[in-house]
Amino acid sequence: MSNAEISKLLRNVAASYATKDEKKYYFQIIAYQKAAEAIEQSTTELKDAHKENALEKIPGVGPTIRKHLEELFETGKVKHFEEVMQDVPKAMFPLLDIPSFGPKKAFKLVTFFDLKNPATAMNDLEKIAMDNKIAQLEGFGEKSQQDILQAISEYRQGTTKSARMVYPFAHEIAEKIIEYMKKHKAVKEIQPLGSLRRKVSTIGDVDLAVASKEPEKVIEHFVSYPYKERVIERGPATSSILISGGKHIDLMVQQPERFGSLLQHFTGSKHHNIHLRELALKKGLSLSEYGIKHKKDKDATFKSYDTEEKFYKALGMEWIPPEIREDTGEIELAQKNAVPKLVELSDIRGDFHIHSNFPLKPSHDLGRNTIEEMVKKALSLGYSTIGFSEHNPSVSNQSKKQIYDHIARRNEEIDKVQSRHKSIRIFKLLEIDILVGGSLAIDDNALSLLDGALVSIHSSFSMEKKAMTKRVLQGLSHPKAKILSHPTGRLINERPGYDLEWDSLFAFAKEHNKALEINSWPVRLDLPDALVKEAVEHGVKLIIDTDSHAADQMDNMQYGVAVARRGWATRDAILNTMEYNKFSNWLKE
DNA sequence: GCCGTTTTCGGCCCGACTGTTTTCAGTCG
Repeated sequence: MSNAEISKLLRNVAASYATKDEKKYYFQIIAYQKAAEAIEQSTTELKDAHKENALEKIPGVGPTIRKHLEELFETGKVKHFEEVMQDVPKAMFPLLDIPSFGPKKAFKLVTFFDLKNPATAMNDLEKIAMDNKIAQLEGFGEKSQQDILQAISEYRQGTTKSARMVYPFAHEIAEKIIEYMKKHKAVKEIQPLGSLRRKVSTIGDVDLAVASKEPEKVIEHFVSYPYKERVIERGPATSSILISGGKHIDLMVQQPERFGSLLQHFTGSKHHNIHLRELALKKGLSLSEYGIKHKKDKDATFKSYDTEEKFYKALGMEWIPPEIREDTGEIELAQKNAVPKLVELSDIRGDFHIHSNFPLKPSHDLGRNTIEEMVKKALSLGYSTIGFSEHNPSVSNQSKKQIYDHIARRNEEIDKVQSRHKSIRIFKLLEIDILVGGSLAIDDNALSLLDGALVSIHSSFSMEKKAMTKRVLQGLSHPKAKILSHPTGRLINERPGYDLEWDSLFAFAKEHNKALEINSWPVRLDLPDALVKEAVEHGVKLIIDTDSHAADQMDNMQYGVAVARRGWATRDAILNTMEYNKFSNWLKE
């Protein structure tokens, strides 16, 4: 059973409790929901955690749920769950996937209309709504009947899912609007909110916050944005516009003196804020977007905060970078003033995944710019090192000699460019395919021409987990292979990536001094942040590269740095913060 | 059912929004 399936099962248990006696089971419901969420977000497969007796490491899984899960893995079912769900109509469960459907609504509809078949429940309900029968039901009306039809239709189109953009794309949209908004003098400060500010890899809507004493002028300026399609909503302090591509931009304006609390609240994450409120409650305080007030004092006014630093300080902790506000331990550290200093873009000294247009007949795509053009771009970014890592020459229709000569000629070109640019040190690398059997695509003779190699999977993605792990480890075991490039192989919104036994890979990388890449390519962002965090915890070295195929793409480094920060990486964990000598020594280790 | 810098017992996040309601229930972020 997959994590997603287990998570859904626990949600169904929670929903079943909710239909019975919500008051009585209130805290069980919350507990099951929490466990379901934690399992959904877990990077380790639960069945593996079960084998390793590590189920209780998952937050929200205590002794009782752990026992239930063990029963699930051993017998395929859980007696207690079956009892809880026994007299709950099965047809309500699929309806819970529809946005705006909770247990109460689903139960009421399924019971009243006596829907029996889970497989057809959604279609059945749609027909009932179209027959105008729902509006008659107590607690429902004409409008809610229409809303149900719309929710079902939108769910089918999967709009909520496919509408998520990759972070770099959302970031670019936001930057343009922020630049435009800053032109108005009523805008004192403007910041992204929500997942955009936390730099999550995929973003739904672009949310922005403005500090201003003149909200109406700010809103007026916002709705006049030249690239808008239409204005969706325009209130005194909030507004929403649609831009081309169907993307929503939401803006909220707040007085400067309470901007800090607003920013904090709408940056989230939800779990981070819940944890903060729980802590505050123990001190008799209540938190919201308006600030902090005393719980007991009903008439107490909110104390507002102009900066987040002051808000966090009032709660007895240091400021926390938005990227790690996910309630994965950051609050506990902030209380001890021990939040790690995360790597920054300005720490980066070089980029080592660069494709030039040098014609070495590669197995995959060539870059668009010359070696020298890429070097000049690196210099403009203030880098002191750069590594060229075109794809290996194609092996299917070229002899070993031809392959060797291609690489040798590329190296000569690098030497020429190096002689013209003394302030940067250039490494001779390649990105080499790991073949199905685990061997590298080119032979040792050709590899001897290189300072080191990035290795990666570009074929046969659907291998079984164990075999894929063996393949990758074998590829990495060659002395020249130092970096595993885009380690999961995922393309966001396109394909999930292959399966690997991550603990084995982390242990191998740590022992043999290999690095995992954080690839900054917008649809890759690979390693993903959650795995970066695990790698960092295992003491594995990482390297942030852009995989640039053109000079301007080297600006994508910021996106890889964002992923690294979300994975709690400090400067020490990132190899390309090193100066030339140290990096050169690491390559030879 | 979970969990621990006021707790191994006694707590458990906050507010907005929507639609159906004359004071609230359900859902969401």
